Amino acid sequence: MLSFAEENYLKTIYHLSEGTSNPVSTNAIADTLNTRAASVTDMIKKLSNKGVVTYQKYRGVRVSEEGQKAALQVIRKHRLWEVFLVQKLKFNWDEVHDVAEQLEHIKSPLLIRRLDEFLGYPKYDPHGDPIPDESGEFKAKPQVALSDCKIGHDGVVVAVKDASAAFLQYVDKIGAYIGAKIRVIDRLEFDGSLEILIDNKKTVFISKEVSENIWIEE
Amino acid sequence: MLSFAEENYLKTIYHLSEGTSNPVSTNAIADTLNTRAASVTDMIKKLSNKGVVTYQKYRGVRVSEEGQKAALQVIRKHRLWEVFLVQKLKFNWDEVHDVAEQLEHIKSPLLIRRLDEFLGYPKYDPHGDPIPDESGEFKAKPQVALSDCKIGHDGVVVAVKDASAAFLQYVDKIGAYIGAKIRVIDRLEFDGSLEILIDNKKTVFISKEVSENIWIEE
DNA sequence: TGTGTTTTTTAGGCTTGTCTAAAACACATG
DNA sequence: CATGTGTTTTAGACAAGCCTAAAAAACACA
Repeated sequence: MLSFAEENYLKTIYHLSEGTSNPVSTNAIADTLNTRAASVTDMIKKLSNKGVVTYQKYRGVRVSEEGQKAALQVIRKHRLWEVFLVQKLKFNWDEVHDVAEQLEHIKSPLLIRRLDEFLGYPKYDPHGDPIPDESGEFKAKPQVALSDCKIGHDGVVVAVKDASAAFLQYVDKIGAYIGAKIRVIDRLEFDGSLEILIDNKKTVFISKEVSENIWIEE
Repeated sequence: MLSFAEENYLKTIYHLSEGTSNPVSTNAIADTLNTRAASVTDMIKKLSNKGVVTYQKYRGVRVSEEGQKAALQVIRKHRLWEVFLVQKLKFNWDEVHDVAEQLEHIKSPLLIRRLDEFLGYPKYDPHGDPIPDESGEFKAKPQVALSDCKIGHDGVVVAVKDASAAFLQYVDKIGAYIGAKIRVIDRLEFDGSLEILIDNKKTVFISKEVSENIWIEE
């Protein structure tokens, strides 16, 4: 059984591993969790003893098979609670993260099974991220960042990667929420910013950074 | 801001204070929480420094005005979550306690306000206990234990005081759940046990102890 | 009212999760 | 391939929350 803190570290290591085959560095974990490298080293030893990560001194850390399972269950709980908060309790999608961060650590398999059922077995959370099932299986929607689209390309927003309240409020304000139709009108080469048309109604300019965090279906 | 452990101690002290004007003893708290007297003394000092209890060495502890407010908010959360678990997630009432024990510590005023709204502002939890409002106000249903009823007295079950799963399953089995109609048929003087008629259908014998934990409307 | 019993507190220790400062290591670069 | 820079680990400390064992206070009752 993992503690709250252990679950948080494991989840973070899992997320930092996504998309690379490289081990995760101590500093990267410390930055993400706002702790210090020394604390991370301590915790990695504990997680390693419990078999959920593999670790070589000075060489970074990888999530083990078993650790992956555990991490996906935490992520499953987090995303199910986010669906609950938005769909049932009418939270704005920028308000859910901190609360889900707490709720994800509640220990009760029955609770999660019943919550899943109550919500109608959702496949995606309010940010468009896939919800793993009880055995850890999930399928991401095929998707591409606006920053990687050619000019003229269009599609429907399926995911928003930055979960900070400030970013989500901005996305909401320009109307680029999940389900919105977006066409890439133009790209400024010198800073990578984009001009986009939203829902065939209005065009806005977004920075390169923003365009890297809004994903449309492929 | 109180920690999980501090909230648990405070809630326990509050419950042990109900119905008496005497201070609560260290041992009583230790017994309830399955900790040792020494741990209780440590914690009482912390709570006292935070101003939520008043304390004299060797003389027991009382919940302060401010502590009462805090305790009632924890109780409010606990009971709202119980309603959610039973009404929305179809938990049996003997399954809710442990989970609610965890959920009651989630910190988010918005969450509780929205949950309350979502549930339709319930006044009582599944065990018949009143749910305090945001300012700590609540009204218990006028009620009396079966053990204090005269022979021939009848009424509807409004509360069940023992929250252990075993007891609740027993109550369920004999059909004496909340809302059931009960008439006291006879009392055996030598052990205080009762013969009762449930929902005008069947009579059962219950021990004195059981009769002290089933309450009907007055 | 003195004395034995029970309750409570103190003293000291352990684990978890955090920190700072210093030492050890890795790695890029000249 | 030596060295300097940045990263990671170790060493040692601290707070929270728990424990056991022993000392102190309260209480019960002869």
